[in-house]
Amino acid sequence: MKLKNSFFYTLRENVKDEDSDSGNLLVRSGMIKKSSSGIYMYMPLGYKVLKKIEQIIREEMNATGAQELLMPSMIPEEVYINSGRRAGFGNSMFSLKDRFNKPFVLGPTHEELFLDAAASKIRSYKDMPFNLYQFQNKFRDEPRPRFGLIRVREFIMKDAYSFDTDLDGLQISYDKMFNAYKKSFDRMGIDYKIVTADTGVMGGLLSEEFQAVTAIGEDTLVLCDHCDYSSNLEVAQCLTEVPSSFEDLKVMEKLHTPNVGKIKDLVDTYQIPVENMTKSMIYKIDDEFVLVMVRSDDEINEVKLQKYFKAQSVELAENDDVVRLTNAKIGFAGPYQAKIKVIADHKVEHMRNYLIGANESDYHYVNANHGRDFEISAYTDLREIKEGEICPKCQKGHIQFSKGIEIGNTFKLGDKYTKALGLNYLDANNQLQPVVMGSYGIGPGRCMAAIVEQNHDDYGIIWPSNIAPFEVALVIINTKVEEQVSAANKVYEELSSLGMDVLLDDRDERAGVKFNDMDLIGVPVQVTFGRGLADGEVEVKIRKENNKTNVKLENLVQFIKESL
RNA sequence: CGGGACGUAGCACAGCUUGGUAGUGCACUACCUUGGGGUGGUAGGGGUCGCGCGUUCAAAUCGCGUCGUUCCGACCA
Repeated sequence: MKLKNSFFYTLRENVKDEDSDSGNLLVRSGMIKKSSSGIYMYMPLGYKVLKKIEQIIREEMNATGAQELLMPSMIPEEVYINSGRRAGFGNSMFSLKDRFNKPFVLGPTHEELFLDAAASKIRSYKDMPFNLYQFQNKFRDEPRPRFGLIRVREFIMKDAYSFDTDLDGLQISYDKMFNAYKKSFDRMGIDYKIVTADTGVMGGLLSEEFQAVTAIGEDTLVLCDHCDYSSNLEVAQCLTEVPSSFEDLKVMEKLHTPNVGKIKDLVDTYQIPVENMTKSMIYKIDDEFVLVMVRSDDEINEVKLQKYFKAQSVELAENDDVVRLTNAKIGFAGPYQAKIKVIADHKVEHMRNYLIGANESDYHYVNANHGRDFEISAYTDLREIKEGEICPKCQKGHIQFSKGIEIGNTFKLGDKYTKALGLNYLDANNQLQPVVMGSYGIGPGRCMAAIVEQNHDDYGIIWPSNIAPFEVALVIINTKVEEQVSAANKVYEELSSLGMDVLLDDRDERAGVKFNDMDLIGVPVQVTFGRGLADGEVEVKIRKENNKTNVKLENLVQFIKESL
């Protein structure tokens, strides 16, 4: 592409309403433009990048034998009502009505439609396995879009769905996709981790996430410094350490703690170690109120709570409800004489003589003990793991945290959807069986953002050459010098004929402007046509190494090939 | 959904307290200048001050409402 007379622009000044490096650089380099909160235009340059990312994924999908198709974005609402997911998505689904008042939604994910498509083919076990995928726009009405392309309301997703007769088949299909994902992200040059995760509204048997490691990630990755354990914080299990000996029970005493409802204040004011305190939170789990106890320095993990109760919704009780259920101000809830079910984290089971809220404003009890002073109906793993803890897998290493952007996710769905929607096949014994599904997603836009997060400097983006909008930029220093113009054009024709993606900066701009623009948009190899031409030389700059080499014109093409 | 902030030219912002001709920088146009890391200059073009209602002789400025954006939290594949 020749820049003069092309649609190309960059912004010199910073944009204010981007809260991430990648969002900022992508906007400033003219790759994307915000249209509305969490809704972006892909401008020509950005669209080129997106297409290159898509093509990598497409090639890896096709290599597994998966077949590409395209689903509609607008879907009758009843499709999601029938699968039971309409309520689960709730307000995060965009909905609209047609002229006859029939309700439609904009698809947030497409299990239902793929299942419908698969039903056209599946009659017997001989019809499987197969795998279908698409690149298509998804719509999710996020409460809070942020970080440029990372959390948006309309985005392209590559979603794939596998159909098998049984779990063994699913395992094979899943592994194929899993490997294709690894290859795709490797080819994009992304630094990523694979973690086990919550299955969320997708449900099913297993979820694994591909997380690009960046400082602005929205997910916390739990990693072991000794073994290969890796998990999303939301599902990371905690090891329970059992003390070697137990203290004798002391007599429970009431402690006047006026206006001291917070753990930190209790520590400061009464010098009680955090290890000898519990905290009690009241949760509304579906329609039931439950008192949840953890040691005071632990945090309750709501995903674990939701799983334990197999609940649809888990939320902290409203202040009014807490006051009504405890007859006390916020901050004084406890298990003693509680009127609701009490459950506790494993760690609490091994505590003795600890502090609890008194269910009475401005009072706590010290030296409380379960079994004697009150009953706890169940102990389970409810807390969030912390950095430095012992790894739950190898039980040797220590836990470290890292931040990640979820760029891909694979689910073993099993028969959750096929049972609910009745997609069956006849097996070899002429018995009706539910089809076994997997679903697999990649966000190309998030990949683009993650690559920029991981590859940029003060001057701009540093694209890997297979992702860059252009592999090579040819910069004419002074367009009034015929020698520079003709030499650059000749090289442009030659590289183009070799199938390279070449940019010719033939604008009537100052050299500094062109250099800065090429750095900003991140062209990996930049060739300068300037005064060196008198000696038959041009200057080649490798963006990521930030060095410059003088190269004879006759060696230029070879030099570029070796640099990519 | 709760709390805070902001909305003035394509972008970033000042002006608002104390109401009275709408400004600055970048970008843009023309000419001159310069020509290897965002040249320097001269002259220009571009804004219903988010929208509505109100107060007032007079509203970007004060009040109410509304829409949008954004930050923190809640929620979230």
